[in-house]
Amino acid sequence: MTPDAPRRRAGGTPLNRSLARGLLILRAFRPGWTTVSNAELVAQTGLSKATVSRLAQTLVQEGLLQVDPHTRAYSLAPSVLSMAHAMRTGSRLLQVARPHMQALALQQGLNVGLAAPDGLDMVYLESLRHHRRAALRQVVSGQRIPIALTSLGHAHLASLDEPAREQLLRALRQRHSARDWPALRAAMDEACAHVAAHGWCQASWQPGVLALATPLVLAEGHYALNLSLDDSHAPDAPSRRALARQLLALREHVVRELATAPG
Amino acid sequence: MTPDAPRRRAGGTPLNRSLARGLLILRAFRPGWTTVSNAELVAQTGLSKATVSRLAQTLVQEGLLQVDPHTRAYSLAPSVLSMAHAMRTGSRLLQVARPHMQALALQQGLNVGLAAPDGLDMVYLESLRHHRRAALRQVVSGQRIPIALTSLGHAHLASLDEPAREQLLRALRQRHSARDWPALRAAMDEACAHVAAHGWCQASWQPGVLALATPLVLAEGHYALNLSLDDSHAPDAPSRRALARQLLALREHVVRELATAPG
DNA sequence: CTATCATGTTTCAACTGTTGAAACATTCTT
DNA sequence: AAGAATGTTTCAACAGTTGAAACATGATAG
Repeated sequence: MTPDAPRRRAGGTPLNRSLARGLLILRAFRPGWTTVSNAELVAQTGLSKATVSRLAQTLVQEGLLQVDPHTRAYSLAPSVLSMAHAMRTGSRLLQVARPHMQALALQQGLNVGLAAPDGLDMVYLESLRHHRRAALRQVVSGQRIPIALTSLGHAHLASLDEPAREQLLRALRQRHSARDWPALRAAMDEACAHVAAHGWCQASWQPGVLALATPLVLAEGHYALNLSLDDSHAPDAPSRRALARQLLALREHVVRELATAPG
Repeated sequence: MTPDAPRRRAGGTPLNRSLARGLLILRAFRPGWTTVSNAELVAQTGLSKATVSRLAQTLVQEGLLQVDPHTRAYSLAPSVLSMAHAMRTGSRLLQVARPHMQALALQQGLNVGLAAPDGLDMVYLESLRHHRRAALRQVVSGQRIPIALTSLGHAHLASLDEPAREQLLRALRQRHSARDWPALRAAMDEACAHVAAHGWCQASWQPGVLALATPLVLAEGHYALNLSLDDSHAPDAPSRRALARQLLALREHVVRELATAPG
């Protein structure tokens, strides 16, 4: 709505504009782009040419971006991997949840995932596959999937209170085509109702793959757990309910263990 | 040396102070720390209490940090995983190098790694292990290892020109204890000479593990490739030279493939 | 090979955002 | 309940940051 979006200071909360803008530039690097030029950064961020140039240079100096002196194209530097490693290593939730997820994945022969919201997407913290070989090939940690389309996203929506959910829905609305929106909205509403009633929801984003998800709300933030499998393995409602019980049990184990040893 | 370190503007290069400080805060989150308090951030960054508080709040608003409202402790948010994923996905070097590294690891039954410098450490971009099972358990991508102690670090040192190397050595010197320094310095000098003469060097950081490394210098930055194995497998000089040949061949393959399809 | 265009960097002055000290809340101790 | 410790907010002064325009630099075309 506002033509010059950058400066927003909702509720009197302090916000450092320069820092926010620098991060805006960092976030312009998305999967699919190998390198990004200054002009492309300008287009994506809406900042002025000069500002982008200076902030990007700062990011290079600080080791978060690389620049090919010949092409003058920027790319994310290895340093960001280091941060992600620190996050993974330091996350108590991951430490606690991983073994339980692992056990369920192997025991039941399905995929178990943990994700958190980031903008209009969910970001996988971890996804443990039952295929031993396929698991390691692709690292899914950090992968983004759309909130509007996935069970993880729907579960997250259901975990928000009314105003927050409305706000997120508005944002999602103008992301997706108006044509698809009614169906998407209906699916999300149904999922929220289902979570309210039973604690979990289901969706089938990728054809042939059934996914169940449940919200996991902690003090430090919102998360969601999911469980996915070839939908030929759970064709009827009763078997799906059985899977859902496993998922809810998983969540309980994680929540309980987090509570017992909070340090 | 300088008492108030934050503002440095070497060579007239523009630098955004606020952004640099925000990143300083981000970098204060290192493996081993699960959560960090405002006071700890102050201690580590040397910034004022008020500044840290404001910048950290900005980082929370932008989704890079989380804060537990009860503990008031900050932690890295899942969003950083997303950045790392984008980096891994977008890195042309990784795309090109990974299959070659993979092949060598499996064929020769050893570990093959790719790393880049970041401060006084090398950061692993990828490390492919020949143990199929062990590989997947721990994700090494993003792990930091000290430049002064490892073959990867030594190889990187050797790839720098005189002034840059001297500068890095000075920084390393005041990181490590004065007692160890002479031995470290000797090892590094020897490694640099060995790289100059033969293109590779060796070190044995972890006892019982022999590692060979070679620098890999590209337009966008410096890297190093390594190869490690139980040192009982290559006890004598000739077999080590044979391994080194494999390592140098790997580098050549990568460099060549990068050159052929630069887009 | 020069002229034109496109892209990125630097200059400059105006200005606004940012900064640290100190006062204020808030929570945990004793 | 008083005190200590930690984090947030206020405030005015300052300095860093900003966009427009001029300046490099390299690509493209003629």
